[in-house]
Amino acid sequence: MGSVKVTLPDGTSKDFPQGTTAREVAQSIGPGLAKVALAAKVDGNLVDLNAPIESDSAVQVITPSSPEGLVIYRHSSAHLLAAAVLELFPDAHPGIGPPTDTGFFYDFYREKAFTEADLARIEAKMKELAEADIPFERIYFPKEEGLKLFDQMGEFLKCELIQEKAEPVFSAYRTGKFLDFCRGPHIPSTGRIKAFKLLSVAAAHWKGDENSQPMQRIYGTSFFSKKDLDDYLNQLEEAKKRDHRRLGKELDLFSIQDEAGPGLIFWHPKGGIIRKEIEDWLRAELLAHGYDMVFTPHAMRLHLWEISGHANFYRDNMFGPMDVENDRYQLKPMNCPGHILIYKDRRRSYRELPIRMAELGTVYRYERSGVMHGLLRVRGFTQDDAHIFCMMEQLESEVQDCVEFAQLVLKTFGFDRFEVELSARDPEHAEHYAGTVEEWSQAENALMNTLKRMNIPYKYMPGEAVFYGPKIDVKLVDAIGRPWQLTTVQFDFNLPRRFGLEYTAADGKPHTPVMVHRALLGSVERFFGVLIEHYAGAFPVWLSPVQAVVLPISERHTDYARKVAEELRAAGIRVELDDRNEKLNARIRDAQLQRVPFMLVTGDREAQAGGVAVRRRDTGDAGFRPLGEFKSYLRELIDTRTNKW
RNA sequence: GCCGGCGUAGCUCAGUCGGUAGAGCAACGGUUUCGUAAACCGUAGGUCGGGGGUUCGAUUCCCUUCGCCGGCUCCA
Repeated sequence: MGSVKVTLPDGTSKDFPQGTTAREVAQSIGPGLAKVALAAKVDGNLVDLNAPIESDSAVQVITPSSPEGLVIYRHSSAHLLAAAVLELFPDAHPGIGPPTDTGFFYDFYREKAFTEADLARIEAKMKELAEADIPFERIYFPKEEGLKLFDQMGEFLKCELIQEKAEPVFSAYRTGKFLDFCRGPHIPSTGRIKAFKLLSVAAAHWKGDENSQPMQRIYGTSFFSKKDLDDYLNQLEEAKKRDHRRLGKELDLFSIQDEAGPGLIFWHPKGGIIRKEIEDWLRAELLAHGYDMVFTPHAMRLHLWEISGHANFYRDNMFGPMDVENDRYQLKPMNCPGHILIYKDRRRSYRELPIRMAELGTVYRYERSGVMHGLLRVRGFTQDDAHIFCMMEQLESEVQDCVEFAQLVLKTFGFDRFEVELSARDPEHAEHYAGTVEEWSQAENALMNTLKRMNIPYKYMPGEAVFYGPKIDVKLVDAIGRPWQLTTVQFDFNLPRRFGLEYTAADGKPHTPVMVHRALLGSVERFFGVLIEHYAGAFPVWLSPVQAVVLPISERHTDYARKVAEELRAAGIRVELDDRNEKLNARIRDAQLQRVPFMLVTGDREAQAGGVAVRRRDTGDAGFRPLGEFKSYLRELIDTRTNKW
C-alpha cells in the first residue's frame, strides 16, 4: 500500500496512506474542521468527503464558509425534499432537482397537483428525515445495470436522463429509500441540514421544453443557520412590501385596466408627473450628449418590416397587421426602421457621422398571455431608444459614451451597483450570424476594449449574442440587492445592409455605416417599476408627485397655510394643502403613507414667526424653519436631484 | 401558450354544505377645531368577473370565457 502526498490550500503538504479520505485529511488538520466539513475539492474537482484519494493531489476541505459549500448543501437539501416526497407520495416521479441562486427545487411528475397543505406535510417529513440523520450514500452502477434498476423502480424520467447523460459507469446517491441518478457531491448526511423551508409549488416543463411533460416544481431554500434563513425570509417579505404593483395602487401611480386589455399601462397623474420628470431629465441629457430627438409613426406599412426582416423572424412577437385601404400596416415593435428611414431620406456625408437619433418610442409587442407582469413585462411600452450611425473607427468612443451615459443614469436614480455582461457570438457557429468573422471580431474587440479601458469588470458570455451583432448589457442592482437588466448597447451588422444605408466617405465613394441600438432605461415602464421597488415608493424629492403637504392645525390656521402653499407653489414646488376636517395625526398618517417627503405643520407659533414646523417622512419632526429658508432648501434638493438628504 | 391557484362594495377581506350577502377602511352628511402615524355619530354603496347549463330556485354545483396571482418559456 503506497502513500499519497496531499497538498493543502496553505501550501503545506503531508503524506497519507493511499485511499485515505478527505474526511481523514480534515481530521488530521483538526477535529473542528472535520466536524464542519461538507465535501472536498481534490485537484479542483468537488467530491464527497469520504471519496478515497488515490494519487498525489491538492486537497481543499469545503466548509459552510466556502463558496461551493452552500451550493452543495442546497443540492443535498433538494435530495432531502425528494426523499420526503417519495415517502409521502409514492405516485410521484422525480425529475431533476438542482440548487439555485436562492435555494433549490425538485421537479416531479404526478397526476394530482401538490397543494399548499401538501407542502407543510412534506416539510414536516423532511424535518423527520433530517433528524434521522440518514447518510448520502454514493453508489456506482454500470449503465445497463443501473438503467434496469431505475426501470424496475418505475422511474421513467430518471431512465431518460441516464440514457442521455450517463457515463458507462455512473454514480447515484441513496438517501434512505430515495435513489437518485446524480453526479454529486453531497454532504455527509441529512442531519447536517438545519434550516430549510419549502416556499411554493409551481409548474415547469420536463427539461424546459414546453411541449414536453408538465411537471410540478417544489421550490425551497436552505441555509446553514436559522438566522440566515430568517434573514432571507425577511428579505422576501421586504420584496413583497416593495412590489410595484401593490405600491402602484396604494400611491395611485398607474393601473392596468381589464377593459383595455392586459399589458397596457395607464399612467395616473401621480405616476405621470414622475414620468415627466424622468423624461425631462433624460431629454436634457440626450441633447447634452449630442443626440438628435426624433419622432416616428406608431404604425407603418408592413412592407417596411419585411425589409427589416422583423415580419419574418420577429413575427411571433408582433401584433397582427391591420388592413388599411389596399395595404397592410404594422404596429411597430421596434423603432429602428423609422430611424433608418430618416437617415435614408437624403445622402449622408462622413462628416455628419456619428448621427445619434433618439426617440422615446412607444412600441407594441405581442407577449403570450401568461407572461405579463405589472410594469415589468407589458405589451405596450416606451423605449428610450436611440440609434447611432457611425463609422467602424468611431465605434469605441460611441460605445464608451453609451456606457458612461448608463452610469450617469445609475447615479441619478440612486443605484450604486451594477453588473455588466458582454454577449459575443458562438465561435463554433459562424453561420448563425449576420456579418463576417472579421467584422465580428472587430466589433467584439471594440466593446471589450471599451470596457477594459473604462476599468469596468464584465462577464464574457460567448454564444449569447443576437444574430445581428454583439452587445453589452448593464444590470443595475437595487436597494435590496436584486439585479435588473435595463441598459443594452447592441451592435448591428444587419439592418444597415438590409436597408442599403450609405454615407459618402472622404474618398468620394459610398460606404455602409455601422449601427448601434441602445436603450439606457430600457423602457420607461419597466424602469418606473424598478424605481418604485428600489425606492419602496419613497421617491427622492425631485421625483415625488407631492413634494410637501401643508397641514394647518385647526381651521383658524387655514389662511396662513394657504399662503404657505401658494408661496411654495410659486417657486415651482409640488405642494398640497390638506385642510380636511381630520385630526393632525390622521393627516400626518395619510401623508406618511403617501410617502410625501415633507409635512409642514402650521399653527399659531408658525404663523406668528412666519415659518413652518417641518416633519420629514423618514426621521419625523425636524423643528421650525423660516418659510423663505425652507423654500430655498427644498428648491435646492429638487434642482440637484438629491437622492439622500 | 402551458400547469396550479384565485375573481364577493372604490380598497382589504369574511360568508353562503343551493333559499339573491356582511366587516373594516375609503366616500357622503353631521358633530368636533385638534401640535407630529387613524376623533365620534349617521347615510349610502353589490345583476357575488362575463356567458351558458343543471335546478322550483345558482353568488354557491357543472361547462365556457375574460382577467389576476405563482411558476415554466421568453424578453425592454
